[in-house]
Amino acid sequence: MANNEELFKKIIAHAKEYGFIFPSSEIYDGMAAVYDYGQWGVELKNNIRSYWWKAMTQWHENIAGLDSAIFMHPAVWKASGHVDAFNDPLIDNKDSKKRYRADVLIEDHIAKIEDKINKEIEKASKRFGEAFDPQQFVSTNPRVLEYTSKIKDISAKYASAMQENDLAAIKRLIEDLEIVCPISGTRNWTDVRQFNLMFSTKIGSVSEESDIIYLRPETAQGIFVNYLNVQKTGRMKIPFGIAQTGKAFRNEIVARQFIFRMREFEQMEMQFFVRPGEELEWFKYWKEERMKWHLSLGTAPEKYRFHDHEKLAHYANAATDIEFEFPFGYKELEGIHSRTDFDLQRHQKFSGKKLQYFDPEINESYVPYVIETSIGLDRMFLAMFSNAYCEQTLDDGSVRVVLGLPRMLAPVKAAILPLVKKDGMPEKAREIMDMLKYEFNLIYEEKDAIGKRYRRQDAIGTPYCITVDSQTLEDNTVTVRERDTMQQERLPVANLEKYILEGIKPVLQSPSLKF
RNA sequence: GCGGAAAUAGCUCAGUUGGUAGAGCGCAACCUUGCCAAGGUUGAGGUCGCGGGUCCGAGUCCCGUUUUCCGCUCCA
Repeated sequence: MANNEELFKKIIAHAKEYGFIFPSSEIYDGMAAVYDYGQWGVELKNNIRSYWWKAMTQWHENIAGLDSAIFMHPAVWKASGHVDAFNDPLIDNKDSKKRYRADVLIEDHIAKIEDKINKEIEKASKRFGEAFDPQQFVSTNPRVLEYTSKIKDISAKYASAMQENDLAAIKRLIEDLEIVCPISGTRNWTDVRQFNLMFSTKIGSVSEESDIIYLRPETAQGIFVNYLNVQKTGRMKIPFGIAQTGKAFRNEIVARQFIFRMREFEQMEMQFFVRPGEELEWFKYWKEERMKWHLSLGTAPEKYRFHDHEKLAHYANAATDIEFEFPFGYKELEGIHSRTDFDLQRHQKFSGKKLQYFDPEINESYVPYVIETSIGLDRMFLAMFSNAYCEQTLDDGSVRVVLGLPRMLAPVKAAILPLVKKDGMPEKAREIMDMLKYEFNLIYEEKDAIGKRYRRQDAIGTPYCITVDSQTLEDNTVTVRERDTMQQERLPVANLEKYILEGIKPVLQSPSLKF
């Protein structure tokens, strides 16, 4: 683990040193959990976004794109549940100075009582043997009945307090239940306070007349509120999807691990609208489809795993994460959720507008069910970047740092290097550059020894180095040096474009991949 | 948000009992060389994270603060 921490620090240092990621507003001491993408970072990020976008919209005829605004009508967030559910009631223990989520404290307390019931059942089961009927036991045993009614009582009070947003009632409940802080063991609690994870601002320049609006905490709602616009104008038939990439904002209490959890981040989301009852099939389909996309980049399959949710959010009837092995362990990279018709039903209710789809195949109107695939662009960046970072010991014992990015994602596809800065080589190199620069992002470099220039390209992950030497001037061939193998081969200049195009294609992992 | 640690040149770091800041690498220009981080010459770059305090004098001691990392917590 200590090694991984070291590695992660090196990766972060490398990201800054080579112009991938800078702390935001660095000259003013930076801002916690906000980062800027530098000259190579923005290229890598764009390439990831573009590959995702192509895989979704260009390679699937039934998925349309969308770019909805960050600002949305405040009612959207009431309908989505974010205004209420995104509020975490927090409480501090004054002695241990630990902060807890008040609702979690209460839920844990309920869980403890449930444990007691289970223990009673276990004891009884041992005592009665095979004749034991757990259902009858639970409904007759006085001790269990007492526990059950206690849970009911707590749950009811808790639910009503949450419903009415009554923070004082939540605190009273915690005090009444004699919940103690696990650290200090005391019941010396502060008041319960609300911590809204949505950023808010005001629209309208006259503050007294202005309305509070939120910066979107997810891009999905922009898709939901537009789904009929896209369906009707695009004459889409269910099943169909809408894809969108864009910034989202969450005022996290603690944001850490470099760009893994930021306050401002970019999502790549696709909402897939299906016939009710067919959602679990499509859930399964997208689960596999999304994993194929990841594997098509050529990253080792063991770096990825599924993590199925057992505890489901209120809107979901199935959910899984695609986790990636980051330097700090397996963490969520992408979420795939079967969101049911929760969001559309809520918007239908709050807006008063019908959000139904008429399905000509079955002659029925219904509110579609939704499968969501949601991936963090910044997390994908971190996954690719950290996975690519490699300190390779060469045969002569020297070490080179090479960024083994999937070639198609590399910020720069090729460097054009005149072997020496004379004899017409720079001019020839410029000529090749002009020929290829419309197709590929290139670097021209003539300074320093050729070996040093190769290493500099390794460090930013450039897959090909094209070197112009004296032979080039004679027969119009160049040497092409590949990043990972360091092997060189000689190619006619006319073949370069085709060669590079071939080299940067995605790695197809399965013939069933529809790309 | 709480606790711990750290912050000196672009990077990695040194800096003595408190006495006005240094190295290596990198960067820029030029010379020489020419296929895997070559050599030489010259040069740019620091109010030592920021703000107070102690002191004749603070990179060094004290307090606060910001940022980063680690642990806890959080991640609908």
